[in-house]
Amino acid sequence: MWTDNQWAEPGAERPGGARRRATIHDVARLAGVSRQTVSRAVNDKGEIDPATKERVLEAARLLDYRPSRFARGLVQKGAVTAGLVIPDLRNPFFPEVAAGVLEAAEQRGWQVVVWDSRIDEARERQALDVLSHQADAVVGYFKDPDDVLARHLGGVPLVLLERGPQQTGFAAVGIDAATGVEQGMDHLFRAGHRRIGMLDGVHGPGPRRLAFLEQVRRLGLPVDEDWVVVCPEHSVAGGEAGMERLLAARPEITAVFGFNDLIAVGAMRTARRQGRSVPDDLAVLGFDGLSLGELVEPALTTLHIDKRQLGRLAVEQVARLRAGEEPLRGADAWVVPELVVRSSA
Amino acid sequence: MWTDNQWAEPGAERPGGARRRATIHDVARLAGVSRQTVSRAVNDKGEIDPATKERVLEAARLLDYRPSRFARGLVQKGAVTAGLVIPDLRNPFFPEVAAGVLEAAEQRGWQVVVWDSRIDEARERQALDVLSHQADAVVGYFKDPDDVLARHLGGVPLVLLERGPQQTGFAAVGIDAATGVEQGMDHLFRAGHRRIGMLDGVHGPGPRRLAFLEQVRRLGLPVDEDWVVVCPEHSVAGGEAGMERLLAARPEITAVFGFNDLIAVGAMRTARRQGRSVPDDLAVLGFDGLSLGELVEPALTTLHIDKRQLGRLAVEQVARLRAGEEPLRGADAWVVPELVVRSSA
DNA sequence: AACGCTCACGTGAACGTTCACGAGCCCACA
DNA sequence: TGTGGGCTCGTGAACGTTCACGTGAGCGTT
Repeated sequence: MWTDNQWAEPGAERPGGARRRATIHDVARLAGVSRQTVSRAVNDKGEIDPATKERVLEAARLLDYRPSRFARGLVQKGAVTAGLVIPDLRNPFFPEVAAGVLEAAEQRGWQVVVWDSRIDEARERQALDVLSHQADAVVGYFKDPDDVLARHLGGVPLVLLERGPQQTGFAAVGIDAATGVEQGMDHLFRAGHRRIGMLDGVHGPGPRRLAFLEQVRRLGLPVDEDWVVVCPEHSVAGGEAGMERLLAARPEITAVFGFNDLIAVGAMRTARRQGRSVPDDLAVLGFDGLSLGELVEPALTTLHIDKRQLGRLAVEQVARLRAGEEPLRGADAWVVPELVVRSSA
Repeated sequence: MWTDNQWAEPGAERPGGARRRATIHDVARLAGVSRQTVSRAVNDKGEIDPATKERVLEAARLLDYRPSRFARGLVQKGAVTAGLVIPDLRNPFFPEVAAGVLEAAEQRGWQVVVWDSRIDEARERQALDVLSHQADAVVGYFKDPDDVLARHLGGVPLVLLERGPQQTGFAAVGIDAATGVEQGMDHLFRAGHRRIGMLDGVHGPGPRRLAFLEQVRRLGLPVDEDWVVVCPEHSVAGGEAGMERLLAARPEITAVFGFNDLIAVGAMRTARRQGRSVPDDLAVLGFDGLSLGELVEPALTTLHIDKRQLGRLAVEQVARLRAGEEPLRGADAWVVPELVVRSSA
């Protein structure tokens, strides 16, 4: 026997003005049936007379009844919620990755809680704190080292985006920067470029910078610290600023390799503003393959990444983790960039 | 007394290979304490001896214990999850709106489950079906009429994005298209344009088209059916295709108003491909204010919308609905576009 | 020695739903 | 007239946690 409603009438005003959420009991009582019958009506199951069903639904409507997703989830397992942590939704790269994650999740019947950490490590941790309580797994971009992540994770499976296996013990999916950069540098080299600069992203020397330096060495190009400039942010404005510094330090360069397409576009703008024509005076090579690269002038030559695939792979990793299988390691968890030659290089 | 574990050892392999998720009971037993003590250890509460806490945590680690978010949510209310349904994450407009939603939700301590309906009404309904079971409120873009939505909603509060009050009885936030289009058309008119075409979006005559026709009438411009062309999709490619048809039908136009920035950019590309220079032979006006408009050549003149604000407003509407207050109606729920004059018009 | 206080921990209940089972009813059929 | 079977509906239990208490040990104070 359920305890009697402490309010005079079902759905009556509380003293504070707020209502106590109606439960299945309240509906059952108002409709004069049992909980189970209410459940049947609400969930559209069989074994119920159409007339009673209508009566129950009317009662539910009257009380503004909505089933508790918690009570439901407690008894019928299977609902999976993944967390997705993205550094910056305004960078067109990440919505594409997110689209891949959402697509793959939808196919599996999972839901995805999305967090935009806005390039703030504290917010990354905060996201982890919340998601570790509310999600069954987390995938995302994180800058913290493994031990910090583990502390905020409380045992929830994690899949890291764009972290090499040597950088983390967690499951990860990433980009084969080395192969991509090699293609790009070969292209520049074959076009006759020998003095090539790089506009790097903000976090310390990552795979792209290392691959760049590796290629510079392989091709026997001049190499010095100030051929690589770190841009203040991963945006067009960041690329413009970085390019100004790079051209000031190394005016003799004939080509520049951008950390991503936004930075590369910024580089082109600065170059042209300073009177250098692209690609004749200066070739610009991007990395990402954003669709915006087709729209700028000249169209951006870039290393195209299948960003949706990256997202889908991440979900596959989550699935493996959940199944207790070994996550994909190495090449299977990498997306290989593809050189797309347009006009800028 | 809790029922005894049916498996030989806690955390032992199941016949099928899957493990039964360890519960707080299992941990309690292994650590030789009560549930409550486990709860205290796991949740970092006081009233526990550091030594026992460590022992409990070790047991939890051993069993790979993670608290059930359902059981937790059932007993401690307060966790709010909102659903966000977006038509197309690849259109840069929507990630911006989403960013606003996420930001506002984060401030309130809510989580957001995101769905990409990929411009498919069936998927919209599917999203509603799921979210009505799993979310406390839904905000998003939906094409279905009120009654269809209500059927898939099961009483969950809904906030519609970009639907005028005359189009729906649900709470909504939108864009003041009329004011925006008026600004834009005034700008074109003052620049001397008298033959102005429009590239509309795919769904039937919406506020933007109606406002365009209204302005055409107000300014006494020639008006005919084929001055408005419907683009096959809301993308650059869609704009290119639409512009081809528009120029074929009405080669005499001197300006074109695009449904959004992507379509406007497509229009520019087709115009230039056909030998018309922008803005001299043909002025192009966009709508949205995507940052990509600054990057194309010539830079796009557009009606800029504060997309984040749109998202924030939507969350505010949800909050009102949940509090039982009246949602914002009229001007307070509208975002007013602002004319940003660049080079294309 | 009696009292009170703090600390560390345990116990029953409650949260709101679904599941497995069972009961009653009505009708058809032998 | 009994029997079987489909409908329709109800009952106890279970899901895994936290909350509000309760308890007992240890210790200091009067």
